[in-house]
Amino acid sequence: MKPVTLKEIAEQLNISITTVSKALKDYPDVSKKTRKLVRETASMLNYKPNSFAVNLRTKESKTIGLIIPVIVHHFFSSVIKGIISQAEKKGYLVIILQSDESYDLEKKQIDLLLSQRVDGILISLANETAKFDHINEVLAQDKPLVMFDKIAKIVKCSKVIIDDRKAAYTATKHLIDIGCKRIAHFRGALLPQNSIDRFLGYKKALLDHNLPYDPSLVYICECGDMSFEEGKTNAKKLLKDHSDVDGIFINTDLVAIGAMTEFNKQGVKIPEDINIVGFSNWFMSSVISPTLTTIDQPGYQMGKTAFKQLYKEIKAIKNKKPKEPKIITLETELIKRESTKS
Amino acid sequence: MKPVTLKEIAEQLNISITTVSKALKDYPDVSKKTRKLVRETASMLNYKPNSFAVNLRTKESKTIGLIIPVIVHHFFSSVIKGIISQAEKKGYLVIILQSDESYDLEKKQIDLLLSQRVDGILISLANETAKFDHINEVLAQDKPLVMFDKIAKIVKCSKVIIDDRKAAYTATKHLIDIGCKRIAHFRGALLPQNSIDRFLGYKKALLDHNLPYDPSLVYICECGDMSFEEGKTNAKKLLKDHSDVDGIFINTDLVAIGAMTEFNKQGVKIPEDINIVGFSNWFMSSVISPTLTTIDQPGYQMGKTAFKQLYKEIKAIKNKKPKEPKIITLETELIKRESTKS
DNA sequence: GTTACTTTCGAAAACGTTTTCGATAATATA
DNA sequence: TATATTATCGAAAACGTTTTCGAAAGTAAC
Repeated sequence: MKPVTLKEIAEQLNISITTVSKALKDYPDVSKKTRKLVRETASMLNYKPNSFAVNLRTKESKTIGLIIPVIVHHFFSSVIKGIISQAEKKGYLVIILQSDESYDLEKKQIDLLLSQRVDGILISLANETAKFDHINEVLAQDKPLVMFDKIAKIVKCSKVIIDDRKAAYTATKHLIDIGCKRIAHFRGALLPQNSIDRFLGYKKALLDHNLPYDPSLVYICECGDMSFEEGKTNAKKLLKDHSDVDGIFINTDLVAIGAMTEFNKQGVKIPEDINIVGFSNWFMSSVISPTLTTIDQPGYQMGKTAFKQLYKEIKAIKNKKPKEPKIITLETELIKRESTKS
Repeated sequence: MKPVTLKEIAEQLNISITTVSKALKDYPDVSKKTRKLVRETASMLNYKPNSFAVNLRTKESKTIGLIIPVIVHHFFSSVIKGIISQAEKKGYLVIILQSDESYDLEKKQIDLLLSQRVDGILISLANETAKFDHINEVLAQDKPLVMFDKIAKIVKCSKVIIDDRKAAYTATKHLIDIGCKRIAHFRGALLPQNSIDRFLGYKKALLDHNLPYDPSLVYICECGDMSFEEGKTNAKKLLKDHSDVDGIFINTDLVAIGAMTEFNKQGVKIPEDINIVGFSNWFMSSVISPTLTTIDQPGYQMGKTAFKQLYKEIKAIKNKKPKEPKIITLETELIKRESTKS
């Protein structure tokens, strides 16, 4: 009942373990005849190399780690899918950990992955994360790491992102182009870079087009589990305090849908009374009524790209070449739908 | 720049590797003094045990494999979260693979996990899967495996499921209780056990309450990426062919929401003209208008439970105890909302 | 002072693979 | 026939840990 080893194949054929190992790896210094023989008995005995031993010898595990703030989330689960599918193509397995937006957990998990000796790490930072010692420790060990989506500009490593500022600018400009004069913004939490960038893009679009920037029109929401509710409550507040608003750029589709629900309820017409642009192009956004104008954020592609970059760095390290941090910006697209006037 | 090993700690302190190893594992046969000393220098040198070597020695990797049909899916991503969080508590890491509902891929992935020598496997079967040799191979190797959600009754292994038949019965009975006389069913694909069971529960509820079972009222949808669209098209067909239907039990919330969209569009009132019960309690179901009556399917808890069972079996195997297949049925709950009359 | 027991340590084997290097046998070259 | 070359193999070390078993030293008992 014990797993088959090289030794058993060797004994069966009365040759040495060395030769068996070499035969299975197509070394040129073993004759075609024995190579064939070894192959056959190996598959006959259903031999599977002991990965623990292989790992120990080769010092690599063909495994990478992935730390992600939340899993139950359309965008992030798309990223996961992208990563896994690409990793599988290259023969890598993916260990997934969820930081739950907690810095402490994230730190522990980095530690866990390091002691597990994964070949590389992919990470999207927790909202809470403001110190980066744990990330820098990884980099100091020359272990490949690439960040995606929730990144830190300070850290010198490869990143896969979208141009949040530009995308937000485009979204806001769209509202301006269709004639909105008083544009609000529902932004994300304060720390994450992308939530900051989206805010800055919004602000710049206003100023570039001679519209005043009014801080009281910016509402904050955490964009966590309560996104939908946050959309509703912020919409309620907005209607009470600023009934003159005619457009909103909202950090996330789910928040936007929450807001739209509230507007519907209060009889505020979309897009006649108020225009709405969301962010991320959640699959429900093309499905609700009215359909939601939004920025398409390519999660699956981001996952694929992040893994590809990590793979390059793994190869580079293996060949003792210096890995140079690369920042890859993915294209986003404004998708015009019914929630904004045409 | 090389990682610290036991050897280096030993040399630093002029003691043997053995003693260092024992000290770190609190063996009683090393004096408190040296134990403390070893600990201190270990943490000073930032020693991390080489997991490859540990795995090789102990023959376990503290890693499990998870094969799942789709990742980008609210229910399944909830399960993943449940598994990961529970696994983390017990010091296990989770490798995730996506079968994409393909039998061939699933088979390959089982093979991959076996050759990776994970300590156990969690799996939710692909829709396509109708042969179970790959699963039986795992069981034959005495490797712990537990199925969840999409299971096969034939296979003798532990399973975590809900009572789909009972849940469907409850859902259908609810429609009967509120006075529906002509009840349709949008079922899932033909192979999966849970889609079969839900259909059977629907049928039994009808017959138990003296309503005729009419096969032409049963519509099939794959419940894949196109769920929402399937809901719409099936609703369209239904309205054309059976305008007398006054209730539908729909396999999945997303399909139900698609159907509701179509009904709304055609001016069919919910619940006045037609009552709808969904399945799985997707978070959007409490949020759309009208809110959707549905069966709550506890994904997170299912993930947790599945891991716990797997953990038990891992321990059992380790202690050479026979593992006996256990079938755990989780409770579901009918959640009454606005899409059915009260 | 001898015996028995306890405390503390280390040598060595084992886990299963990969790879270097040298040895032998077979073949080609002169 | 003697020498150089090639083809084929295997011994052995190494990867870093865990664990068994025996040895040495110290303490207690008589």
